[in-house]
Amino acid sequence: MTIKDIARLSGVGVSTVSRVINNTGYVSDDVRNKVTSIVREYNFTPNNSARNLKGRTTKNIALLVKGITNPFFNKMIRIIEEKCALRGYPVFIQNVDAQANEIEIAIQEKRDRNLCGVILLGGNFGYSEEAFKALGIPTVLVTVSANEDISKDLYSSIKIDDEKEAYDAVSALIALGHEEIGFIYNPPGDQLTPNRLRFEGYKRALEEHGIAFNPSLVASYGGEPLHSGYISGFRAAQELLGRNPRMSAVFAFADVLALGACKAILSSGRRIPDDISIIGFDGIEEGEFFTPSLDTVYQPAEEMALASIEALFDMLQGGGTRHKIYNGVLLRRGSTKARK
Amino acid sequence: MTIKDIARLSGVGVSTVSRVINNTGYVSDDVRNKVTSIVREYNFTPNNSARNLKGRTTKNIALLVKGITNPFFNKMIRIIEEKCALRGYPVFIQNVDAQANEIEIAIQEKRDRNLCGVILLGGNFGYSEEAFKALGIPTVLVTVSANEDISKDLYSSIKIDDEKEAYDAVSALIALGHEEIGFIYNPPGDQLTPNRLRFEGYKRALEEHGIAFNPSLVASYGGEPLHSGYISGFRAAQELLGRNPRMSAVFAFADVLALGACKAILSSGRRIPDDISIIGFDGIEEGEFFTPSLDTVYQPAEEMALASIEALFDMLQGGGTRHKIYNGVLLRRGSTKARK
DNA sequence: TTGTATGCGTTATCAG
DNA sequence: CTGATAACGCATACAA
Repeated sequence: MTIKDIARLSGVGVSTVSRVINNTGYVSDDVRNKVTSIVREYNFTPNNSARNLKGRTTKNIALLVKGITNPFFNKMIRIIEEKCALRGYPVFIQNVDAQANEIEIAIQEKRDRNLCGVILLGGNFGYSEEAFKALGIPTVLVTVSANEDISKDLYSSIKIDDEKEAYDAVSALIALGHEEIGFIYNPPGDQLTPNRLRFEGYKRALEEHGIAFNPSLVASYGGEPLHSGYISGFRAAQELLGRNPRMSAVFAFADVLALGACKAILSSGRRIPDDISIIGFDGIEEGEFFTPSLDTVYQPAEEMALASIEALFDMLQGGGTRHKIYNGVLLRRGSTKARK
Repeated sequence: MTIKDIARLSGVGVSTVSRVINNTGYVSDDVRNKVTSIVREYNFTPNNSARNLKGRTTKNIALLVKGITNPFFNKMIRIIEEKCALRGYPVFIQNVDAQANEIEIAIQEKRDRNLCGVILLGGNFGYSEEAFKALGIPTVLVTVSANEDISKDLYSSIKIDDEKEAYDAVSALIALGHEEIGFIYNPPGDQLTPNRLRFEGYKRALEEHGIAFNPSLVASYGGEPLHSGYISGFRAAQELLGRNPRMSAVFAFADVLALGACKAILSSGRRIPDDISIIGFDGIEEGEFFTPSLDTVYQPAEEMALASIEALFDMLQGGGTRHKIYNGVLLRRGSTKARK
């Protein structure tokens, strides 16, 4: 079924059908009704490939999520989708996996779907000016940003200060008297990620409080690709516990890791927070429902999601870029305690 | 940048460029090298809209997920993506929201991306023959199926028997002496979903064991659209507890609801399983890490994901459809107990 | 081995 | 108001 068939069936020209479908230009009511009924009868929908080929402007927004199964992105995805839909902009949510280059995918998607804008959820700090220029449509980075040497006019960004928040969290543990503080994180890649920044914050906190950095207190686990954060955290915590009998606190790069770690700690017969204090990062909903509820560096996900939409629509209307850094909140819910 | 520009820049014809890019037909090494270097220099990628318009066959698979933020789908998504990629088939993961018609989205995607196959994760049992025929490419339904009156040759399906599994779970609670058994589920829509089938199973179990169905023991909570299952379960459980002081057990349609319910139960001062027994459904990873670990009807998600891929590739190679019904496993992990 | 010409389904331009 | 017709970027049949 093509527009040509519809034209033949309705006894009009193709351009008339096009006009009816797109509600553009003058069409007599008679003709309009006839065409509309044929379109409905045959359940015709225009071929987007052909449409996009013509380069018409759309209201299509792509939401590219680096690891769509990450629970932290959960609520943000829902909010972004809902709010964009409300404004009449369909959003194409798509996963981009760990190794993939999200900007390249965005460029591809822009062509495939004739996007008007892109929101990147997660990723790294390594985007280049050329990449943004090649993309060439309003782009919002969420939870990450680009390096300082990249022009701020090329993109908007919404994030927290990962290094500082991690620093604060670890400092809080130190203030409770902890010194042997484990760190659980994802296996480091070659890119600058929030992962790495939080690690920097961990190290700076130790350093500034006169505690020597001890590599055996750091663990990551990502051997098997299909592993979730829960199991990775579980395994990493087991390693840490085995290697460091005097460890009294753990800071995890993400809540899912922390929750997995909790299970390992509890399974080993230790208590939380009496024997081991633990702080996670992100503030995912699950952390509240676990027992004990998890202390965590809460990222204001709802606000960040809303801000990213605002930023995008601003840019869409010709406004400038914006770069907002939110404050995290250290939620104390019962998984930390002063050292015995 | 188009194939024409590349042709001009390399001093060859467009078809030669096309041949180089697609590795098809004979091209001299000289020319190939020249074209390749130009392509790389200008970072050229072919326009997929144009490609698809030509109707060439692809290896594109769409994975349409009904509610991509549902944790139960988490592992299945990861597996399907990984295994397809391994076989050289890129998979486009896309969310389809509650109200949307997944088959129509699939049809649209098929055209936009020239899909060779589709996997539908979640959804309902209401697909029509016409829909499958209009889609016209190998289609696998996971966790749902189509009505009995639809030809089984039009699609493959991988699922469990929701009604039976729910029946078994509730029967297990009854065997433990429970009679006032609450049921927590999602607000019912107008479609036949696993949700509804599990409700049927709940009712049948009561009936066959001589327990009268009591509507006040049923609760759903879905008022605010952005709510996650956790909070919905939490609120629903609060309602149930308020209305039914003698309720001694709860069966939840999904683990996320069950985990939210657990929090409500524990917060009210009741103990699990001593005061209230609870069974969830799905067997998501989180349930294992909560305290207490959640009893649940485990769906063999990995096997089902693998089976769906097998089914799809079979169909892709001209094989027939297959319809597999897996058995759930009632995992007993400590959230149920005989009634006091 | 390579280039030219055609058509995929739409939209836009233009002449009726 | 309406209908030809020319693009859009690419792949392919065909000619060279």
